[in-house]
Amino acid sequence: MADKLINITLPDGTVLNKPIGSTGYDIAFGISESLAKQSIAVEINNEFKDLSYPMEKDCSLKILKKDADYALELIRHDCAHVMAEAVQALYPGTQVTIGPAIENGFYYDFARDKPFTVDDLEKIEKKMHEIIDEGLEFKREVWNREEAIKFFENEGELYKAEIIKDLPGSEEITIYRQGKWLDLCRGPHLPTTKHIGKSFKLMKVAGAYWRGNENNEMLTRIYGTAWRTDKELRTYLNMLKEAEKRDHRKIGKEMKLFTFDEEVGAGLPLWLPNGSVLIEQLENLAKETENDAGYDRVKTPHITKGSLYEKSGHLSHYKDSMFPAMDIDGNEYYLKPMNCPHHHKIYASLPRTYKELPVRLAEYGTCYRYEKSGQLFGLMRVRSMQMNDAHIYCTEEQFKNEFLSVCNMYLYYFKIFGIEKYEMRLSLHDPEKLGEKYVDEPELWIKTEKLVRESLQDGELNFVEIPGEAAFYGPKIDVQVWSAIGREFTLATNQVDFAIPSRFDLTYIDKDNKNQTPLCIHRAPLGTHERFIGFLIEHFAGNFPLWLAPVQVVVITISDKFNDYANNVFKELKSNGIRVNIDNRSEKMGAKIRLAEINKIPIMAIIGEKEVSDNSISVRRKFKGDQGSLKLNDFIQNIKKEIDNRIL
RNA sequence: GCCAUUGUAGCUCAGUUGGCCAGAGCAGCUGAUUUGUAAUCAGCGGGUCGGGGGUUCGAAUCCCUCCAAUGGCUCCA
Repeated sequence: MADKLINITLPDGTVLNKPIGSTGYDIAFGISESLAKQSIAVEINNEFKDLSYPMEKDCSLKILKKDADYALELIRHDCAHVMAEAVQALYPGTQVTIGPAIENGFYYDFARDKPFTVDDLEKIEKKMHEIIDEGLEFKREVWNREEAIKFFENEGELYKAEIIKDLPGSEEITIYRQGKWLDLCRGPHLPTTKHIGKSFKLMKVAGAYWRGNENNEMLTRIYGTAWRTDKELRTYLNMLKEAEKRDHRKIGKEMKLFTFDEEVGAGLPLWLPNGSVLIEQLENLAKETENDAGYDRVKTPHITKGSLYEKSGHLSHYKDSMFPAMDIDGNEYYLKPMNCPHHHKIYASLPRTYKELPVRLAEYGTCYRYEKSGQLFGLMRVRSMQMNDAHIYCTEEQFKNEFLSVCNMYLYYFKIFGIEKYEMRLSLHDPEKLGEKYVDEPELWIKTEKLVRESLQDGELNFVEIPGEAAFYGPKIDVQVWSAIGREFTLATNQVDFAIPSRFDLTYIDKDNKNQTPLCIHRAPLGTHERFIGFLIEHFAGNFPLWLAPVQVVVITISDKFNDYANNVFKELKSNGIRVNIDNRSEKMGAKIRLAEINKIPIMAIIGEKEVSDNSISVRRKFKGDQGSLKLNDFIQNIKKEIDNRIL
């Protein structure tokens, strides 16, 4: 009896007429034996499947080899399975939960009374090698739902049983076997464990909540990285090493930018003189830019009565992130987590008319937020922060223009700092969480979200929309950036606050002498000093452009015979506002140059006999080396120009 | 906050199964040297081993607790 035939279309358009139930492997083998050997999986009708998946009807077929992008995902996912088998072999009684492929690797979450430690990793890795060497075939099976649940419950795999129970009824329950071990899994997988190769490494252990919910039990997670070849693995590990060198905490220490002190408290950075230079330069930039854009500067206090935060909604929506209240003369006072309420009070302190709108109030205010201890992270997550903050009060007609101007201000800054990789995210509210996570104003949400979207579209800015990420008081644009070592951060933020008008009775008098309510835009293009500087350190690897460099020039003497002239040069530079040091130690020039290079000082002004005789200096640039000599005056003019123009 | 790891001189790190007054390099100080584009030589000083408590004849080393940092989870500028 002849089998029924189906049509299988290959990527080049060839149509093969093959028996029903043919697999990718069969087709590959039909083409060539070596192709069959190299094949690892298939794409059937644009869906990834096992190489052994039987085709039941007409379809398109693409055979994947190890060089396919998807191969990495398979290697990583299979690695996770093998690791789970290894763990259960070595530590009986451990339950498996989930174990996906992730960027650069994979993880698997286990439930075990005693969490794993890094010491366990070596053993597990060794066992994994054994399993891979066995070349076990990954076999897919479709199971009956109820039986599957019963099976896993009997095995004591309660998490797996729970996963199946929560899968939608339409979903097929599939399990994959590798030798005697099996796991609930959607697949697909490589043909055998041998296909995984040995280019993987277990990296670290971590705690992780079951289903990512902090009310659930803590599981123990093992992370690994996996690649096609040892070379790829080495490259990746090397990249991690390089990243460590750029870490802002390391460079911050080396360059004496900031420090933390146990006795001061966690998350409370102390800015050293060098770091304070950075702050000052950023503030100058912001003040200049905001001045040109029509902002007024204001100053507000660090502590405030609780009643103000009740009015603003902070106590009902943001209290967990605030430091606890202090009792002062029977009143509750709080450290301010944001500047908004104060700015609103400044707006409300005077009668406003349509003629003076938009009112733009800017402040580099220090705010304090209670971040849980486990989430503090260098300068990137701190408890005291200085925000490049401002609030813009405008009419509805002015809104789009104002909103767009703020976005363009980000882009202006990004250009100055050479930030090329960023993403604008429009964060929207989640209608189901009105009244709890978000202020309960359904129409206002929809209206302002529309306004924001349209202004971005009008400005032809690229953005993505993210539901459920809005601030409690309104939609926002967050700008994500990636530091040079791949860390992702929300840097700039631009938010609409529509809860304000009703809560704070903010008004203005319109043309018809009627009271109107302004819209409020809350923006922080440079985020906080702490995060922004942390980002900049990694972005520049500490090699700041001249205008930002804590020390811009170091005067280096070749011998102390030239100290008098060098001192004059030093004074001259200093009186021109250049941040300059002098190295007149009784050391060899090479040693002084080396020190300057290590300290990442952009310019060295070297002085010897020749320079003294013709009133010049020999210029050396960090990295670039000897730049020849210049008359002192020309040197100063050149530097000043570079600084004033904030040349990168 | 939760899980794991870590905390020795200003910095980077050694310190074997608990056992002589705790070590090195760099930095610092002093002296010699007077130097032309990434390290001149010599001498010297510097540590309540994160804090507190305990076990022990004896603790940097073992236990408890607190503090801080790191990697994650959760959360976020």
